[in-house]
Amino acid sequence: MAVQLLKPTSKFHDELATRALQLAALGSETRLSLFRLLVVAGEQGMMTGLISERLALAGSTLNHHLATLETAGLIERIREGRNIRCRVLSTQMDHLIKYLTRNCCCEANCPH
Amino acid sequence: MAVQLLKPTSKFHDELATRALQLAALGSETRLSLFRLLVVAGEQGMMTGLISERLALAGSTLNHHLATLETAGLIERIREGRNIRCRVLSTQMDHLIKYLTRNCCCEANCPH
DNA sequence: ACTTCATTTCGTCTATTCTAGAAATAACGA
DNA sequence: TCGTTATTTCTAGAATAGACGAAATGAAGT
Repeated sequence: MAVQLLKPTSKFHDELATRALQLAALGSETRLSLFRLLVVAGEQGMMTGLISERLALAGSTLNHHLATLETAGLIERIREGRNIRCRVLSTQMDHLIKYLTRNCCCEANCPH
Repeated sequence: MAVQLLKPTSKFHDELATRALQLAALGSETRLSLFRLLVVAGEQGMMTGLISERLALAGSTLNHHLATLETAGLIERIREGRNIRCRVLSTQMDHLIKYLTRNCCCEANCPH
């Protein structure tokens, strides 16, 4: 599902749709906190159990938000035994920032 | 309303809430297209009538989306006679990009 | 004041999102 | 296999968002 959004079968890849999806994924206080938590966790990421504790969210609720971020291509989830490790896909975030800089930012007075 | 979000009366300004609101505002294909249209229009902005034509949206629908972007502090609307001129607030967009770069981006392998 | 034009507000409908309990699935150890 | 733990799916109710026609408001010309 997430893969199809990033590598669609259609002739023209609608980048705008992808970026809107990613921005929407980050556009919630809960998910933005969650994402930042994962950014701080860095390369080794974080187990969903721990995230659930930290953010005081029900497992099913957290799972829903993780799925949203994963569908947007911003994180990955890897099973390790009984646990799931969550990690940011920094490349995608980097692309998103580049997109905003190139397409949504002013010309003259910004330093990008 | 928008002003209160950017300059709140509370002691601590919750930047996360502001940024989530801005990301959500950009997190819709319609509004992202709209915003980019205004970015391209640059300093002189665009009249809502023209935007309405370009995006083929009903006036009331467009107004709703413009209000969302305005509340998020990303654009401003200035009345000029019977028309309204819309313009991006590039400083806010710049702050948003900076926020993402500082707080949501990786450490090592990204060039920010 | 009346008309016209542009935008905004209101009301309504539909669709999506958020939340979380309950049930199902997956992995591991005894 | 059985029990335990971790995560995901199912389900459903409440809240929010998106769309737009109709009515209301604001501005300008006659």
